[in-house]
Amino acid sequence: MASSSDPARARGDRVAVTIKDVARVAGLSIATVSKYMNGGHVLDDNRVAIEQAITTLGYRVNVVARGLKTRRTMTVGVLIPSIEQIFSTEIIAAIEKQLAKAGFSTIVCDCQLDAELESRKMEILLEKQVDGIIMMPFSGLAEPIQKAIDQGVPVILIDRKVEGVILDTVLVDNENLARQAVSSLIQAGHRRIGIVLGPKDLYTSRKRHTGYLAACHEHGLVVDPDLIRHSDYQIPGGSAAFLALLDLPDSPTAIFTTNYETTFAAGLIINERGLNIPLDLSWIGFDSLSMAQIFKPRLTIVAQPVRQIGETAAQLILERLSGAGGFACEAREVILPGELIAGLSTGSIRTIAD
Amino acid sequence: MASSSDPARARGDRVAVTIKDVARVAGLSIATVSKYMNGGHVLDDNRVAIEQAITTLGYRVNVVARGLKTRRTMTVGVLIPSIEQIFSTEIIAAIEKQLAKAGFSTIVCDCQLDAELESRKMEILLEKQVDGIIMMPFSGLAEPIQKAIDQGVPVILIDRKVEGVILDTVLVDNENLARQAVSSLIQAGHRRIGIVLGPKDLYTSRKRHTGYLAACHEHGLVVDPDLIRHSDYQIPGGSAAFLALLDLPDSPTAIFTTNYETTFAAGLIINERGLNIPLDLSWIGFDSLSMAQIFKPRLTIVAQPVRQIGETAAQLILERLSGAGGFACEAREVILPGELIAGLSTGSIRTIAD
DNA sequence: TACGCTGCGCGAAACGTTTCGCTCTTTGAA
DNA sequence: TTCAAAGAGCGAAACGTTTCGCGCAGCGTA
Repeated sequence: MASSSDPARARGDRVAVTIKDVARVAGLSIATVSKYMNGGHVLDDNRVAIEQAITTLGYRVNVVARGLKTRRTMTVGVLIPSIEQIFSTEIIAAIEKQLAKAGFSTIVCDCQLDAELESRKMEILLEKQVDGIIMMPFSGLAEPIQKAIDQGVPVILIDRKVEGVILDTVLVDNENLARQAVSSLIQAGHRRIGIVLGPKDLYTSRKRHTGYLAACHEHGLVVDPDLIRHSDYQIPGGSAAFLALLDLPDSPTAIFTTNYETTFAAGLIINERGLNIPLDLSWIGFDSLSMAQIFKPRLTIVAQPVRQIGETAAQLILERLSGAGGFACEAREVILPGELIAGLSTGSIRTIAD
Repeated sequence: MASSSDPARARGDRVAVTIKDVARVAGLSIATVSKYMNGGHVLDDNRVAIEQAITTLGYRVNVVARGLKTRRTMTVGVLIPSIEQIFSTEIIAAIEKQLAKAGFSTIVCDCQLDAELESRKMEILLEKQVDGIIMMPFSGLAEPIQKAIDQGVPVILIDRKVEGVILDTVLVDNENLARQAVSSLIQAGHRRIGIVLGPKDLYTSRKRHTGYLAACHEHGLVVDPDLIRHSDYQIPGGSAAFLALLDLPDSPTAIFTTNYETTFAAGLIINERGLNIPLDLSWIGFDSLSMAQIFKPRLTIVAQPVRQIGETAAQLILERLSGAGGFACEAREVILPGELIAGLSTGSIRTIAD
């Protein structure tokens, strides 16, 4: 009832209950209450008095004030290209869970696939005095990252490296995964295998490209540059690249789409054209387990270890953040294995010929 | 170079450049620099001096300190059931964009489908002194929300109402959407229409239920309770409910799955059993435009206006936050229309009989 | 010439914490 | 019985801002 009749509250003003109020009600000094709040030992009588004062007043620590004083906000910033990509959200969820265990909270920023915004959001995170940053680089520029480094804020990179900075990085073994996927197609008898990649200068795309080439060389396949298509890794660009492959005079018998968006785009086109998978075309996708399951026939995909990526990144930032000299050791690089999850979207070329 | 040789920096300490430093370098008082920083007018000479000092020092305002002083953090908390649900992430993206325009940043908390955590995360948001909260309730309990209200922090609810609190709310016209979907099936000649709902006490599920009943009554259809299945709105529960409908002695000719997870579950089962849609079964799903597009045949779905939900919620909280007496007006309820997006997953019952 | 007004800058007090160093009390060993 | 050590609480300063109220010029008007 007090809450509704208090004029300050009705006016929308924050009627802040402070540690001072708790101290007064408990009949103790601020210092003692603070000590209790931070796990220090106080006399039993006082402990009871403080606890009672806290509940009756409804006291809640003001972490803004605490952060100002301690210069630690117990907050880690996460900067990603887009919050609407499932790949990112699954990683975020893992990061968040892991950090919460250690008492850190997470503040997520996405740059909406905009390099300018990537820099601005980094600025905002630093203004907010985050203790550390986990970043999935978008622009690939070192400049936004350098800001954090200059400020002495540790940064962990995930998914891709960035030229010009040396930092802890969590990567996926893209090259090997692509090699495996393409090898499986070659072993099924395919000789003309198309691949839809991303931008030429994108780290992950380059690695997947290398993996493709490695598989070809391994099996003595001559690489036809027409079969290698770069896109922007978005849906429209992915569609264009996929269509270009399909409409090749000597079109491939198998195609590997190397990220979620291009895989999705391919699925749309396949449905539209009524292509029979794997009779007309063998197809391996990337990420998006749920889409792979819903596609008919079930899609074979390369799956990245999203949960593990998040957990590892969280682990690394926590180590940097722990006072235990974590800051001193040099940059580490963790490369996580992914998985080729077999579906029914690839067939043997011999079967087709039969 | 200074950055790498500075021992404080190497030690990981934050070498904070403060407004004090800027004032000293610019040869002005702190007050003047602060005035400039906040858009106040200063003499041209001084403006130049300040700007130069800021760039040479690399000064960045400390919003923690500012927040302590102003009692406004320019931050809005967003509390959702799970960050891994596409429905939520699309809304968050819209909220974030809209709030950023007004200079607010967003801090997202998900409670991982855990009522306990919903309360804890609310506590954390309040400790962080967010200026307002946009919440998609999970537990349906008023208790966590009441905490914010007691603190005088405005709350906007999205997606569902909560008993015991009266607040601005952004809803979707679930009842009408369900009515439309079911009506379309009835008009196609279906008489036995199954529906997979969520928990009985969940607001959205109840509304969708009502819409189903309304459509039946409208067309003089007798409602068979066997055709109405409640689930937990998760994938395993959705599968069970869907299977129960399929395996009914007199199984339905059409089924309406009423959220993303149950729709996904249905898709898996349909693929597994090799059901021919819409010949064997007409099917309407919910949310998940991208899944609907990838499914064969393209799925007819009820789509919620995600972007609009986010934008409206942001709008409402901004109004509450603007000093312009926004706090005074009474709670508003916005009900947004959704859309029935036609695919190829529903057929006329007559066609089947032919 | 005098007066008041306006614009600009400044000092200092707060915001809600933590923490340092001090005092006082209690305890236990010599 | 004495004394040191340990335990507990306290006052006050500091964290980096904003903002209030004041003083000082400069200027236009009477």
